Amino acid sequence: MFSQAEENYIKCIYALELEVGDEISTNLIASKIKTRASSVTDMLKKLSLKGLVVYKKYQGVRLTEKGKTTALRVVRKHRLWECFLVQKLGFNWDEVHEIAEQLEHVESDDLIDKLDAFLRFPRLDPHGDPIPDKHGRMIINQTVRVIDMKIGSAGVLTGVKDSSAPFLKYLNKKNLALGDKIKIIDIEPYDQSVHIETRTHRLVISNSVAENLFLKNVK
Amino acid sequence: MFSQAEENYIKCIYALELEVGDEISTNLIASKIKTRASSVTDMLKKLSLKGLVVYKKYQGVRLTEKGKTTALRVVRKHRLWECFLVQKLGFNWDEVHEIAEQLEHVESDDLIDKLDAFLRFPRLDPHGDPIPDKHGRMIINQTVRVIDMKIGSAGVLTGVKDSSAPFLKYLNKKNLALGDKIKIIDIEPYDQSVHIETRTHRLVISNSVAENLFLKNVK
DNA sequence: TTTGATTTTTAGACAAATCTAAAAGTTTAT
DNA sequence: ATAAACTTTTAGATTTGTCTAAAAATCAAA
Repeated sequence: MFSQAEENYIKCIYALELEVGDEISTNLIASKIKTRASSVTDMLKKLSLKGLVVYKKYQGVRLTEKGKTTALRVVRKHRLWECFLVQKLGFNWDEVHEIAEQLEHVESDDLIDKLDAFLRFPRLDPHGDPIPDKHGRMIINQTVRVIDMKIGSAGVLTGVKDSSAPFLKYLNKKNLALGDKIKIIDIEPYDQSVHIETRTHRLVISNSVAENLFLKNVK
Repeated sequence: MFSQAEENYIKCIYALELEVGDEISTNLIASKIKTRASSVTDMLKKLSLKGLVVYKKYQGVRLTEKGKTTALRVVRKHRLWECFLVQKLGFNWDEVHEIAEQLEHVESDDLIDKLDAFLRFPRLDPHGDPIPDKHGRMIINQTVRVIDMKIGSAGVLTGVKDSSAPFLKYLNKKNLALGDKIKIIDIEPYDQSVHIETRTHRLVISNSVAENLFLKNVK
């Protein structure tokens, strides 16, 4: 149906729309996909012709409904494969991204629905991101970033914004994992670093780390 | 390491070497891969430069050791994925080829070794073909074609030469599956069709079908 | 053994996806 | 409001893998 390159652009635009909201600029896509702005322009024209995006010269792009559906299908495949890799094959959560990037382009609706069933229809992937179902529906993440929490409040670590291997390895090293209960002890006024406490230990995380951690409130 | 196109050519040459033995001609590859002879020539030059084949103009090709190793890696991936699709996801053996053709190009040694372990190191794929291990070693199939059996002898159906969906669907319809014990009742002198008997029923199969079925002798 | 048929290779073109360099458009700052 | 800085697009080139058409090599058969 669509080439791998096309799927990667669609997925990228989808992620950027969630992140920054409005119309997405050529340069933003270029930097995310690690390519040149001119290559992006070429591709946007093609995607526009195929009805996946609305593109106006110098104005940026936006996904059409068709584009969104396509993006959700790729995201669904990516996240289901990540579940498979972690739950069934025993990979760590910081090792699966690259492989899922390849697996997500395998074309077969039957395959993906059977994989979904095999995994018992998971709702979240190993990084806490929601998995779209057959119809593109997924649960809304009722989470708060650590930097938005009040001192003294607590929550369960349910997701990360940055799923890059280095960040996940950092969390492993600091003994932080999804599902851990975390209490906000203090926020350093000088650099906004955050003192947190888990069931087993206390530690200080920098503001940039705190920005990447999502907690679900516990009563 | 190698492109999908390159891997497909290498796999194709490997299969043809097993089938016809000596040097493989341009046209043979072209017909198997459904492309033009000129495209094959172009690719053979490239594979030769990369040291995967020995190619002499107008003389055909042959895999080098490096080529064989590469072919075995792709074959290993293909057959392991077929096992996964049938054993874990519940596909029928006639539905898995196309999907495995895509999955076999996913690049990750770690992935394939973990998949191997997850499947408990299978030796044969769902069509009875041997799966190369990590080091490229596989069991030799001690099997005989049905057309080479004597009248009155019996064996267990362990493999098929033709794994195309139509042939496998034919076997399903006739209630023949790998593992079935089959006795050769008679061979029709006129058209070499074969009368066979299974535990549950008797039937007649044409010579071309008998040519595609491998039996392992039972004592 | 020469002619005719077939196979294989070459030459040149094309589509996809990328790049560099330059032109065009937009934004910012004085 | 206009120059400088930046972003985006265009134009043209490159790589990979394919194609067609024609040329070259090999094979086959009288």
